[in-house]
Amino acid sequence: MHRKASSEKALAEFRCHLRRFLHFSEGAARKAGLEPHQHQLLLALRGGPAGEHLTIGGLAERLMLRHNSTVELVNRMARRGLVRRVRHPLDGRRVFVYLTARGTDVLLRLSRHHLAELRSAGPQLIKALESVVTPLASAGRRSLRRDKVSQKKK
Amino acid sequence: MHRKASSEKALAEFRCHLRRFLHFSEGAARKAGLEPHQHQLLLALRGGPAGEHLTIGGLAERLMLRHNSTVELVNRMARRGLVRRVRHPLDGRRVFVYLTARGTDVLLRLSRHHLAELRSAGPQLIKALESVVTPLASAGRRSLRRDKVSQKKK
DNA sequence: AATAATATATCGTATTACGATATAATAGAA
DNA sequence: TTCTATTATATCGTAATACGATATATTATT
Repeated sequence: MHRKASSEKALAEFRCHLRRFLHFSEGAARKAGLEPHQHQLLLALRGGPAGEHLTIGGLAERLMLRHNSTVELVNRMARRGLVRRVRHPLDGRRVFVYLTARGTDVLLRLSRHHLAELRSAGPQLIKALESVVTPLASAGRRSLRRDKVSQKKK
Repeated sequence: MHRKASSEKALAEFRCHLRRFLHFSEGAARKAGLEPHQHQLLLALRGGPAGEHLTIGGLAERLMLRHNSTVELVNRMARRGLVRRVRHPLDGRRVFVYLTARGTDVLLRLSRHHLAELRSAGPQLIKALESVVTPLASAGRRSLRRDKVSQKKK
């Protein structure tokens, strides 16, 4: 069995913190009546530069989703009055998605919770991530890097 | 419509980076033949203190999953030879979950990719998170905090 | 011994992102 | 223009999975 490299622990720790945060975030979204991706979509809509108009495709790109998934996501959200579709006046293929007042309200409430959570849990997350990114190269510790000789030496 | 607070942008930016990383991670896991949660489980198993024995319940807690979901996850993973179940010798209710050699190998390969990715994309993520946690309190900027007077002033 | 508590397992379900495909609209070529 | 290609959005069926409710097995408590 391989021995543990310190970077493995750092990675595991980081993901553990990350899972906790994401779990919090999903729970918060659900409590607000949203599914997690809906929250992300609201955030993407409001987070961009002011006056930015986002289409379905643009949203898909930001959310790392397929176009069709985004269409369905927007369907559900429009049904709930969180966003509204507006056809592009010049290019009839495109559809802009805009926040409604209700969507904005829900998002702001969620953002407040997230800010509070991150201000409290964020520092740990940062530390954990720093440990991954900037490994304290204490000599003698095993590394995960392949190009070192350290591979398979049961 | 509410005006945008700078903290909203910071939050959105952070989540955007986060989504990118998670998307990378899920893709990497899938390429390795794992579903994302399987990857997390492997990580949890190997990331803890050496000699730590994790049960189904313990794993559920770390992964922020329900017990039954974890049971099913372990089922799938045991079927694929990534982990193995070992009944607790004293308390017959508990079941330990251990990494197999194969599980370890897959995880190590994944971890290498993740380390590389994080070393490259991590700093941005850290920066974004810092902007959320430590808002540069430039005067005049709107805040999301409730207790300020800034609420609803169309 | 009887009951409660704990830990794992099973089963049905609801949800959702995706692939494949279809429709609509614009751009480009003949 | 007219025909074709490209782009953008939408639809439909499916597979996957986490969950709730419930069951089973084992240990603790009385």
